[in-house]
Amino acid sequence: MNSNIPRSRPATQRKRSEILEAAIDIFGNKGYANGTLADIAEQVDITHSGVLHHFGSKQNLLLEMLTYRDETDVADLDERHIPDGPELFLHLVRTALANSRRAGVVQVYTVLSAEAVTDEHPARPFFDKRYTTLRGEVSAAFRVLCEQEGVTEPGTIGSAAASILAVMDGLQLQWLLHPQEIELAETTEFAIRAIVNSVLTPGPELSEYVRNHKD
Amino acid sequence: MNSNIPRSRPATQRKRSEILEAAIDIFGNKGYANGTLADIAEQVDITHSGVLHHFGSKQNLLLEMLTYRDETDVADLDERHIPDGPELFLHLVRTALANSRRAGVVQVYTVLSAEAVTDEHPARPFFDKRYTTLRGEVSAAFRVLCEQEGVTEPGTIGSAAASILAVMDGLQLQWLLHPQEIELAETTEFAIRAIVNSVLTPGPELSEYVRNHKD
DNA sequence: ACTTACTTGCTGACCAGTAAGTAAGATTGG
DNA sequence: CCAATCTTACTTACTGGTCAGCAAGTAAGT
Repeated sequence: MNSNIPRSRPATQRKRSEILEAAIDIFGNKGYANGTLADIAEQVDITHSGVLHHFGSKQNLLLEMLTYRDETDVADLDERHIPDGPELFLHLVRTALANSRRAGVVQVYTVLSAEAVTDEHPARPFFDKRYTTLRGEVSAAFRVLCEQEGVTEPGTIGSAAASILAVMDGLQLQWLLHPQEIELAETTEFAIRAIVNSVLTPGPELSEYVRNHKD
Repeated sequence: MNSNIPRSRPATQRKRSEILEAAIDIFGNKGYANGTLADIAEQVDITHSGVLHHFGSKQNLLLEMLTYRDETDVADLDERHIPDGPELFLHLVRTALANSRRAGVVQVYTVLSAEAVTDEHPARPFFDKRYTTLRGEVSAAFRVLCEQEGVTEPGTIGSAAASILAVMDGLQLQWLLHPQEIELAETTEFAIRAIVNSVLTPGPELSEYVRNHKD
């Protein structure tokens, strides 16, 4: 998507990647609205105009950076795409573990996904699609799991899928604020396990515990 | 905390509130970095200098706005403070329901809490303290619940408390992006229920389900 | 009641700083 | 050579904040 232009010199691709990495750093540490092209340019020893030469506009740089991150993420993954079925849940826990070693990337997604809900934010379509896709994948994993465990699909699958993505995001936020108090992978595992088990075996309602209070 | 100065005219307090409400709207819709004093001033029909007259600086306006929101929130609450013990969990679900009727407030917290993790953001101490306090309160509720149910306190209470706050935040984000696809209160209830039950009755580990795959 | 003295709430002009983007030229690798 | 890369110099547009000043209100003295 990002290169129909004949990119003659090989050094150019390298420079573009450098700029994109710098953009991850800057947008992660300062946000999109507050991070500047000059900040990014400085990290790769060119001027802000040099950055504009490669990406045309700040907005376009942001968009290319987001897809770049996703692409290199998938490339890193143990060959090909995301596992489905119950292994997806373990994959998500492993992702959390990997994320706890790269605060920068976590911060970009955390900051930008929230910034994206603001008026006509350029990253909004990206996160829109991202969450829709992810919820679909997690829901599919739940359906496979339910069949495997001989459980007729409960109506809670949609909620569970959204909840799993939600805890992951929310824990990342708290972890960024208090890295020493939150153990990202461990807590993520706890939460996903709780939600998965709750789909298969709902357990008592919350109000039950309040009634018990009166015993 | 905000007024040791003799605020002589009563109209002044009203104007300050107006400005704070406008700040909620603007910072919610554009973020702190991107929202301007002029934006806020326009909503209350004064100039940006007028806003500075009342609050001194943009940063101070942000801080006063955050505490203002908390104060009026507590004031709305059915007399006095937050319930403890197992009722807290139901209170959190009711909060989610209330939030689903006021997207503006949800958006301020979502946008600003994420923006706060960036370099030396003025709202960072606020959210720092906020999460620490909330995790403490939820943990306390879990301890009460465990005693009530005759369960020896498991080591998962800390994770569970963080996870509950995390789902709530994460679901709000998804709800802001897709209001018609996410049912905020219902999904929050599902997730909290899952986590609470998991503290009392852990259930199988995630890896169990993968082993079953090979049967 | 009325002057005097002072405060409060605000405006309008302005400033220094900073942002993205543009235009035109220098440089250089292939 | 010549197109791709990048710089220099600039424009345009804002932004938060300062400042002087003013109208309206408050308080006190007389």
